[in-house]
Amino acid sequence: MMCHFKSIPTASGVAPCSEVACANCDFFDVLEVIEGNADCQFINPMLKKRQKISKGESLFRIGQPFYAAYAVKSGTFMSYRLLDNGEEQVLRFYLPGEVFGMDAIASDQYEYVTKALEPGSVCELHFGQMGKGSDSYVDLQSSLIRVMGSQIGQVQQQSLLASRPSADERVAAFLLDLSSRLNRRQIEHLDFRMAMSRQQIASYLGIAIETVSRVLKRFQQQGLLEVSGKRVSLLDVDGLQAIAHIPLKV
Amino acid sequence: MMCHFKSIPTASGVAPCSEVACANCDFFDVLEVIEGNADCQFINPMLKKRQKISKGESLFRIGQPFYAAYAVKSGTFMSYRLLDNGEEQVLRFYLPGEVFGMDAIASDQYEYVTKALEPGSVCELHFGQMGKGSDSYVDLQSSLIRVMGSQIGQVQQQSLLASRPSADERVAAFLLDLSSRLNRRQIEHLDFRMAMSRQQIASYLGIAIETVSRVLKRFQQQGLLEVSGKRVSLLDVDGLQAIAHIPLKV
DNA sequence: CGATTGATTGAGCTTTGTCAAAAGCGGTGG
DNA sequence: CCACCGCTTTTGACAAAGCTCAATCAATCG
Repeated sequence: MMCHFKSIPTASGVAPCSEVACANCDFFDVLEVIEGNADCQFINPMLKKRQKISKGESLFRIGQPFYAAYAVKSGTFMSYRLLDNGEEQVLRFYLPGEVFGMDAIASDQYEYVTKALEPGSVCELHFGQMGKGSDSYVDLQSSLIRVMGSQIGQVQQQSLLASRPSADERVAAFLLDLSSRLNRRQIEHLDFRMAMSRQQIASYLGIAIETVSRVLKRFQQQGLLEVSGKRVSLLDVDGLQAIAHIPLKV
Repeated sequence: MMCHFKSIPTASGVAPCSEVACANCDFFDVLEVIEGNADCQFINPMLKKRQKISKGESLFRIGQPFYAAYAVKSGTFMSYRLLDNGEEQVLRFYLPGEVFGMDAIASDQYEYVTKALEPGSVCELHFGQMGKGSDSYVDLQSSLIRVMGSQIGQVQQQSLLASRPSADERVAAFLLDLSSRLNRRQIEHLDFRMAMSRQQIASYLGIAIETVSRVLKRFQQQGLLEVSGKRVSLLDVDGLQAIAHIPLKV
């Protein structure tokens, strides 16, 4: 399962927001059912592909009735909730190939805001237009069930990060988690750009923003990684794993 | 939102592990589809109801092929993973009415051990025997999709706990979360027994076991609650909410 | 090119973790 | 029924980690 990805020249840097191939997206099985085959060209009214989203734009508001789930095609997204003091508490980050909005199926309305941290695009899976009569409806549902099962696993995996006791463990686990998720989508995963701000990382991990800075700096001094602004290069994955105590399937 | 609870004499205490009514279980919609109506008597081979589980027993092992999901009927369960040093890192607790094992659908094998913290019982929803031909198969799938959507929301909600920065916030949020989940199932939620040990709470929240003790004691001194061993009475829910910064839908 | 925002760095202080000991609790067997 | 043992929980003292505040530095954007 090594990464056989031939990267864009690293000097100039990886593209600001890499795009995931349909075959590596969590919606791929759904796509196949809809299209009846495995290529990415036919566009069904139920699946609106590659909608451009500008930075800061949100896909839906809290309380809005559920009508679609989304897969990230490119860019990074973040779900959050507003605290009384106006602070945005980060819930999750979504990378290319990952799906959000599914939790609104049960309550029939969106529970959290999800916004783009950088310019990007999404594919919208529209639930209202699913023809119950159609032959493939059962297959469609089956594939949705699998997508949702995978969702549950992903959220659980992520919730492990914040429950680690020390800041070192959290930051290391956070970086490895990002890396592992990029790798799963065949995107360069050892040298990448973190679209989220230090503030957002801090909120997500439940530590102070200054601690994020300090830990990253210390990791760099220890030769575990190189960091410059939002750009990170992981140099010693084993070393980071030893700190994180979380064996991520890279 | 003051405590309007007329308690059962606290001396003898609430029953050690309350049982949830079928109508308040996350599997209720599934049950209705299977039975074709809303009463709890008919037993379908697909749904094995009320299997007794003894303390410490686990329902499946890691890597075992997926074949069923479970709803807690009574008792408390816990999923965890083993760290290199033998420590059990707690992932989630499951209370009556809650479902686990669904995440194994995507990977076709169980990813985490789930064991009983006290004597209890579960209802097993067997996936292999779902008759694809049957008329109600589409309805069954639809209800499963809703269950899974709800699952995603629940995991997300819980992952909020551990990402809070201070121990006070985590413990307060933890207690309110338990209370809110019991309340949702129509189980006494202001005076209840926590089946998990301090060690397990500490692991779940990512803090030291001694800190759990100290915070609980301080909360008691502040009149927020009364705690005696595994038994808790929440006296000032508003006060706890102010500390937790998490508005739980009680 | 300033102005504004975000990130880093430093110093002091609070919180929390660690270690060790005491107390409580539950079960066992005399 | 009581005494004992092992385990969990609590408590205390100390050290370490992380938070807060404040200042500096960097980057972004009119």
